[in-house]
Amino acid sequence: GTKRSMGDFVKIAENERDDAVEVPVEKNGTLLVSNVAAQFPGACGLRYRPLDAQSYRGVRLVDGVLHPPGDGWKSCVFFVNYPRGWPLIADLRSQEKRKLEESDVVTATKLLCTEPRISDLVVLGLPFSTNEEELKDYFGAFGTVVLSQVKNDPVTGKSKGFGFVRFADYESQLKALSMRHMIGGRWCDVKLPQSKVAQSLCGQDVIIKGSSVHLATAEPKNAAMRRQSRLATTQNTLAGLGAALGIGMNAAATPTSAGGFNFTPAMVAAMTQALQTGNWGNVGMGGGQRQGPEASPPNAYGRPPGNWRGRSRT
DNA sequence: GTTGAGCGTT
Repeated sequence: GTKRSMGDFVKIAENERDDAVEVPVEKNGTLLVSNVAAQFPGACGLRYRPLDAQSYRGVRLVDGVLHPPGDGWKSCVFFVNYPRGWPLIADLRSQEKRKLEESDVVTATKLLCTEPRISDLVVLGLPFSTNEEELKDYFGAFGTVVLSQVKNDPVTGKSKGFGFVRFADYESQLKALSMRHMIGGRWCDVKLPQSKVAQSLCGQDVIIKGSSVHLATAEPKNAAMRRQSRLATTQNTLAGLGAALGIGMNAAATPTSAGGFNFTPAMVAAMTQALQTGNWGNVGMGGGQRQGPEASPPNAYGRPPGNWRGRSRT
């Protein structure tokens, strides 16, 4: 018969109380998130409780592949991790199956891009005399600053008058984004970096309609591709969303794959515009058919107001 | 002020 090892399955449970489900392991000993998501729709990772540790420990996840801990998969039962924003995603999953439409792509894009997420913030208009310590001190009034950068001219070493900050928590970020700032006698603007809108979606494992998808930029094979990296990022993001939505319309157990889905030109246009501008106000609702009750409420997306939580829908 | 709209060597 077929030769099999003891590492063929991993015991996975929703939580400490529920029964475990055995999920198959790949031949190389890894575990695909898509296989976990087939049994636990929405799963984005695993954690476990090592014998020698008081806390949970996360399972290493690289490009949608879960790597076994040192003791192997048989050492204990693993527990499912779900992403932030899962309630909203669950809303999508509960929708009736129907033909994929432009509005689905737009909804998924909004879902990904508007999920509360800590990001570097660009600070424009800094006095040329402001250094990184002063920048950190100023924004420390809004919360813990974990990154402070002032960009300098590589030749002269002088400040270029802008920089970046990053907060430890999202609430501080919202506060800083909600106002203008007087720093060193100049009014400065704090914004989400536009240049990294599309990139911020990449390198993440996201769940759409019950399927796990890793959004990644293909490794540039030559200089020409490197110059086109921004376009490649957009196209790979589109491919990732397409795979997710396509699988969502068929069967949750289908292995995640980037192929086999075709966007309409309208979908590509909507996604591209959304990723480039970060402005959702006019995306997707112009020429497309308006959907019914599953369409998003006006306030759920777009630029979040200060008290927005992203989970307050009932 | 060599300088005031913008977007990051890591």
